[in-house]
Amino acid sequence: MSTSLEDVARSAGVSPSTVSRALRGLPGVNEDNRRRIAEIAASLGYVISPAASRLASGRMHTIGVVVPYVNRWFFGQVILGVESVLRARGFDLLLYNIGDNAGRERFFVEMPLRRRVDGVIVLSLPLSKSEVDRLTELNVPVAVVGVAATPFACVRIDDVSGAITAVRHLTQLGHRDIGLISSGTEIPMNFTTPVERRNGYLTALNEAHIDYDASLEAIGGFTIASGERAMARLLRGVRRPTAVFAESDEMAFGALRAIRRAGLRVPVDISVVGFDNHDMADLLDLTTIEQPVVQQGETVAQMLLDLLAAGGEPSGQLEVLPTRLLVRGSTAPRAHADALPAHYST
Amino acid sequence: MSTSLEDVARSAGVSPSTVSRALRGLPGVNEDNRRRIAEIAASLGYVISPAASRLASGRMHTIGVVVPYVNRWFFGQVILGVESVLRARGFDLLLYNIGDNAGRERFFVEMPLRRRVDGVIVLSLPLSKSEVDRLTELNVPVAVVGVAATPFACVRIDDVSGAITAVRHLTQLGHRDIGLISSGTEIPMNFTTPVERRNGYLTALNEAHIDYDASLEAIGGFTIASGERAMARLLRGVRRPTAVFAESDEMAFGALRAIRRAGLRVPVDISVVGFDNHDMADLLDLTTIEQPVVQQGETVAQMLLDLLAAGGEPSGQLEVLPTRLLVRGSTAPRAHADALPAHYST
DNA sequence: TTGTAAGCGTTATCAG
DNA sequence: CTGATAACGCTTACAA
Repeated sequence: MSTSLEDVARSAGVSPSTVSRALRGLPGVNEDNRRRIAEIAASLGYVISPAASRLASGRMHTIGVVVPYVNRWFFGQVILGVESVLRARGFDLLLYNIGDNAGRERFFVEMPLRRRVDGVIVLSLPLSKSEVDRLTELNVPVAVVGVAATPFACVRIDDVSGAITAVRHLTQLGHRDIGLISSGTEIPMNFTTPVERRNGYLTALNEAHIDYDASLEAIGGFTIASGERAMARLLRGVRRPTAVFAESDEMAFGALRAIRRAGLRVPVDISVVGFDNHDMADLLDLTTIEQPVVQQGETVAQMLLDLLAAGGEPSGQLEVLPTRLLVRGSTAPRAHADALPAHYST
Repeated sequence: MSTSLEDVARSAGVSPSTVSRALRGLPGVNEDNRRRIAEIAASLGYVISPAASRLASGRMHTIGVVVPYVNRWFFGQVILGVESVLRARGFDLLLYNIGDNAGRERFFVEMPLRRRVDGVIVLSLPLSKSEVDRLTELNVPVAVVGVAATPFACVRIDDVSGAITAVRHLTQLGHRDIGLISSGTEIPMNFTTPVERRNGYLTALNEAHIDYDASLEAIGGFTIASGERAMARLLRGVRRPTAVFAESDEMAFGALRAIRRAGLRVPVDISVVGFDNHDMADLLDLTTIEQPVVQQGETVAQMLLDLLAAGGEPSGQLEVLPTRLLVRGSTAPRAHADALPAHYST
């Protein structure tokens, strides 16, 4: 088999405990000895056995990362941030993809993280009371991204103010018929993001003394396709908006297409604002609210590790990261009606 | 602390080994006993200690997944596939994001997977000889996605024939000035994907008796921005292509934008074909070569697990998944010159 | 079919 | 500063 602590100890003429201390950088080891031991360990190609170390110490040096969909842009970005911090601090990253509701239920029933992680990071999963309980039962610190109202440490953005900024941008351009592509029942309850972005929309309307008109709201589901359908619905409505705020860039992308398919032009006929600053937003020239996604991953990992170092007190710590308006070509001052376009292609 | 095997054994009035066997479904356990033990274990809330199990058995029940960039579309998809298979079979997924060359070097020097995984999956990392050696030294089965010429099990697509199909589509539409947005030096050597897609381009040209013209090739780096720059270069060139094949959808997206910015229209003035069928390809109405990405993840995980079950013989097994042409709105028959567009917007 | 006992390779406590 | 020694909680011959 491979070389063990004991092999190194024998080779160095010291006891295993000294080697253990030396290699882990614990205090109380003669510096010369430490160097020598390190050298011998290296020359012997010694690698610690994580399993043994974990069993003996009770620390797993592993963080579980629970995500709804690894394959969506937002989560990929966050994971990138999380991974870099974890790796730098020598922690392993155990990935759990939840997927649909069935997968989610299975996850919370089986709780596969039990006894294998020192901490958990949950991404954008609106947690029910019982899910919070299940996580709490793990008896390890938990930190979440983008989920409010849990007892856990949390990093997020201010969705309300982001949405206000987005819609205010439209009102300042003179728009008064402002559609909303929101995300309703398709998304599980307790996910505050859509609620807050919608509240921001309402607040900004109110600010500009514009009455809310339910016929200007269409519900999507945070996907391109649903955004397209929602926009199509708005275009068929009695009152056609001159501007639209989509609660996510992906829905905005769909909206852009629906608008184009209807033979209308952006921003001449309709202005569109998204939210997120998705990788593709720049390409599609979409005005949007930028949020720091990778950084949210870094921050949440940092918070969790700090919590761990501090002994893992429950801590409902909250860190709110800034957003900012990115004006691109999809928004323009409100045009005075008329002048319909002739041709519009990709 | 938490309840252990021994607690369960005591409670059931049997020995720890019987409990172990019963819970793991090993043969040679009285079925009544097994049921009873399972019940007691459940009622006691017993959860196995992975650390102890791993230490004792030497099996980690964990697969390391090494990826260049978790946050890119392709990798997110593959990971999704890998995760589902691993999870279903009860394996843990340890994620390693490599990132740039510095990260890559660090990874192969430190080899953080040593002693903690039963197998490794490597995604689209062109492996140098010494990197192959490092992985081999791990003494666990390795399987790769999209990397040819390694001793490892491999799942991939036929990039050559995919590219031939793409370019043939253009020649059949009557195009003869066909640009290539390839990916050259920015990508590390030994990554066969770009080479093979380029070969497919050359083959299809040859088939149609079209001479290769270096001035019609522009080099990008698999990103949107690089694709845009490459296309801009082609448009400035002496011989303007009437069609372009981009080696990836992301570069094609950039190309679409460059074309639009130049005041030209797709497909009227220039046809564009991509490769991958990226999530956004549909939105952008891009004709492309579809490849089964999630399925490559599922397949590679399956292969690795099978290998593991079979005892982990080296196996240079190869599985090639099919691609297919998806014709959308970005390609059209070659127009007879003239007729330049006036206005073109988002 | 079941039990006994020897590891697995560390960490941690306690003396020295 | 260093060394015994007892856990840690399971797996796995081997015996019964």
